[in-house]
This record gives sequence, structure tokens and C-alpha cells, in this order.
Amino acid sequence: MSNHDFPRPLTSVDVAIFTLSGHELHVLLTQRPTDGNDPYPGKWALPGGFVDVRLDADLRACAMRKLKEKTGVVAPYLEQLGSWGSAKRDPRGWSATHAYFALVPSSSLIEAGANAQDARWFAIKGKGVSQKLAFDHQEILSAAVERLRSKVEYTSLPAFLLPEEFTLSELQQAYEIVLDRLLEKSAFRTRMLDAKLVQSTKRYRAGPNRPALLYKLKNSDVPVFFSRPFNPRLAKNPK
Amino acid sequence: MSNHDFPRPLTSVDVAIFTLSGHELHVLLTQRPTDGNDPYPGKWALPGGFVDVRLDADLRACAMRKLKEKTGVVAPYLEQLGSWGSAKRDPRGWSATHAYFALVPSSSLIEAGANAQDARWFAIKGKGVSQKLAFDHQEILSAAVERLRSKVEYTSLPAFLLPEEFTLSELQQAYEIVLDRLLEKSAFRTRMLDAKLVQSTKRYRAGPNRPALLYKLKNSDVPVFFSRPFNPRLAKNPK
DNA sequence: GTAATAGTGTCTTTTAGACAATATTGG
DNA sequence: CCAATATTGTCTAAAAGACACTATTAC
Repeated sequence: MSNHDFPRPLTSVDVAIFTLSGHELHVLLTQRPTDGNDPYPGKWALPGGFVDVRLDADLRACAMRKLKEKTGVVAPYLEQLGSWGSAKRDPRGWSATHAYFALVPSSSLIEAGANAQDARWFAIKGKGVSQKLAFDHQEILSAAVERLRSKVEYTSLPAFLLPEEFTLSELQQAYEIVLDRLLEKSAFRTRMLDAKLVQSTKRYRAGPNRPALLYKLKNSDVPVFFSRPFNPRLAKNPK
Repeated sequence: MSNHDFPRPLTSVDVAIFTLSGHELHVLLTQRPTDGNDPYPGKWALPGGFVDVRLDADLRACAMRKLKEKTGVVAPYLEQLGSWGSAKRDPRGWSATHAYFALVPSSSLIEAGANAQDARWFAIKGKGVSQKLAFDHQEILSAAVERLRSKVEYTSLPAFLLPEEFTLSELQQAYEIVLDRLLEKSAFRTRMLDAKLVQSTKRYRAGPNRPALLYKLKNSDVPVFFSRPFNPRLAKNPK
């Protein structure tokens, strides 16, 4: 049972990075290089790549590194999604990838600016994007979208897609975009406030109407779990 | 960005295999060899080992293989738990393990019989077992227990710990053992029946009292998801 | 005032919890 | 009948849904 008996699979990390933009959920994709011998040249793929045993202390650090390289964001919501490994998924041989998904506020991207030029945001349609992706990234992305949607039913995840301060209406919109359905205002507000998810700053957002109270997350590191999903009657089984 | 630039991490799969026995939840552990140069000699660990790129078509198949080697069970409930990878977790070098958890009925073990002699069942106490485990298996096991407990709040997972036919009371006991708390009988039965989780065989289990109807799973492949946890008031946030 | 969005209140519906009552077997 | 467990019923409680109503700003 010694490790020398076996050829080692390739080990990579891929990250599905989500943000909101123009009332749509977007994911960041990078284009595979066309020079060299890399597989799937020119195809779009999730940002990621091989674990660098010199740079990466652990898997999460590796995912963080890739996220930072592409977006400049350093402290996002980052969650492990799962792993995909098989003999066939990479033409270079048996490979396993550790997939993560991240939520970043669109505002942070403007500050960070430096999106690598081989990267672009794509709107999510249904369970993925319209282009075909490299490797099995289609499948990984759709797992990420499903996981995100299903967790949004009973967690505060959409708050991590918003800037530090936001109104309750903006939070509700974030939920509605991710879930792709409308929510009832009154129940939504009660739930958020009861869960002590947010706390009021005492400032207001002005507009051509009644100004809205600005809130911020009470604990910006950890998501809150609700004991029930939104609209249980409509909730459907995952997978 | 060629794969030749990088040393490859070790890649393994580990499985936390659970069953019920004597009103307790048990997990299967194997003892690490004391001959050879393997790390953690003599320590107990989750069954698992390196991916064999010749034998294993994919990660799940690898987990299935290890499960079958240890228990003889071929069609269990098997779910991916997550992956753990770092420079430090294995003294032989940067390594990543893909962890799964499985639920098997205790009855199947008696039929299958052939537990390898280096393997034993350990009762779960709290979030794990009382012994210290090899590698980071303590952490992986406690993640498995937590995942199991939290999913049991809103899924039919305990049914996979029972033999093919069971009474509703036995199912309730399975829930209670895993959750480590009592459930209310009437609400429990309504939930199970409404969810169409089970269907009645028309047979009865006799006893020194009123016989109970025997049920079996309607769909023995897929777990059912409930829209609410048991006793929402007592539900606590995972992690 | 009007348009527009913020925020609140009230009533209904759904589902679980508590707990009691009834049912069926072996002895 | 009694012990023991199965199964059902009734009432209450918690939280969401539906929907209407009031509040506050710019103009």
C-alpha cells in the first residue's frame, strides 16, 4: 500500500465566482490559452488550475489565491462545493478538481478593477451559461448554481453579494434575482429582522421617494441559517 | 502553466461508514498497519486510501470500492462529504483526500459478514469517537457526523440505516438515535406519510402487543427532502 | 397635490407540538 | 382483564402568505 506504487492524479482547484450585475446573476469565466499544448484552447472555463504545493498551504488557500488573481477580492464568501475526479475529465490523465464557489459584491469589483483581461462575466441562464465550457465545468457550474439557489432558500447568502451597506429592498432584490422568483415584502422583512441578520446603521438612502434605512450585516463572516425555506409550498427537492 | 512544472499532491478517498447497532450510531474504522513505513501505525482511521488510476473510473467508484472491500455492501447510500487537502495532513507530503459518507443497514452486514479483521465498529459519542484517529480523520469524522445530523433534520436519510422492511416506530427510533433526541410520535407519522416516503407492504410485525404495519421505501435510491426541519424551534445553526 | 417606494398591520393558512384517546395483540 | 405498543384525533402555537394600509420623500 505504498504511495510509490501508484501514479498520482492531477490535482486542481476551480472556483465559481458569482456576483450581481444589472439585475442578473453573473459568473466569472476565463478563456483558456490558445498557445501551448493546453487542452480546450480558446474555450471558456471556471477560473482555476493546479494546486501549487509550494504556494498553497491548503485547498482553501489555493482557492483564495485564484480568486484574488482574477478579481482582487480578498475576503469573499467562499464555500467548498465538492470534488470531481475521473480518468476521463482531463485529456492529460486521471485528474481531480476541488470546486469552490464564491460570492462577491459587484461594488468590490470596481474598486479592485484588475480583472485579468482573459476573464469576463457571463449572465447565468437557467442552470448555467449559454456557452459550452471546457472540461466538465458545465456540470460543476450547474452544481454551483443549484447549491447557491437551494441554500438561498434558507440562508443569508445573498447578503454577501451586496456592498457593506444596503437597504432591505436591495436585499430582497438580491434574493429575488438568485431565486428567480418574487418574494412577499412583509414576510421577507419580518424574517430578516427576526433573524437578527442585519443591524440598522442610522443612515438613509435618499431617492425620489421615501428614503430607506441602510442596514449592514451583523456578522459579516458567517451566514445565517433560517429554520424554514421561503415559501415552503413552492420548495422543490434538490436534484 | 504546464502540469509538468508541478509536483503532484497525493490523492486519496476516505469513507465514513455509519450503521445502527444496539440503539447507537456506529462508524467503521480500520487499524493502520504496523509493518512497513506507513504513517500512524496502529492508529484507527477511516477506511480509505489512494486512488488507483487503473481500478477507479472516478471518485465515487473509488469510494464504492473501498466500501465494498470493508463491508461487502454494494448499493448503500453514498454521499460526497467534502475534501481536505494541505501540505501538512500527511507526513509523506502534500495530500488531498476526497471524503464520502455512507449509510448501511446493520442487517446487510450480517449477510455480507466479511468485515476485514482489521476493521471494527465504534460507537459515536458526541461528534466522533473516543479514540484519537490518524491524520485529520477526527475532523473529517466530525464533519460527517454533523452533516448527517443536520441532514436528518429535513431528509429521509435514517431510512437507509434500516433493513428493507420496517415499522414506523423503528423508523422513528432511527431518527431519534441519529438526532440524539426524542421526537413526537404523531407529528412524526404524519410527516412520513404525507411525504409519501414509505409505502405499506400489507404485512405486519407481530409482537407481544398490537402488531405494527411494515413499510418499505417508495424510492430506495433517492432521499426525500422535507420542507421544514423537525421541531424548528429547537433547530440550531450548523457549524 | 402626485408618483414612487418604504414600512406596518391584520387576517388567513399551513404545519408542527402537546397530549389524550382509542385499537389490537399476547398472555 | 392487563401490559404494551400502534394508531388516530383534537386543540394549540408558530410562522409564513396575502394583501391592504399608512409614511415619507422629490417634484
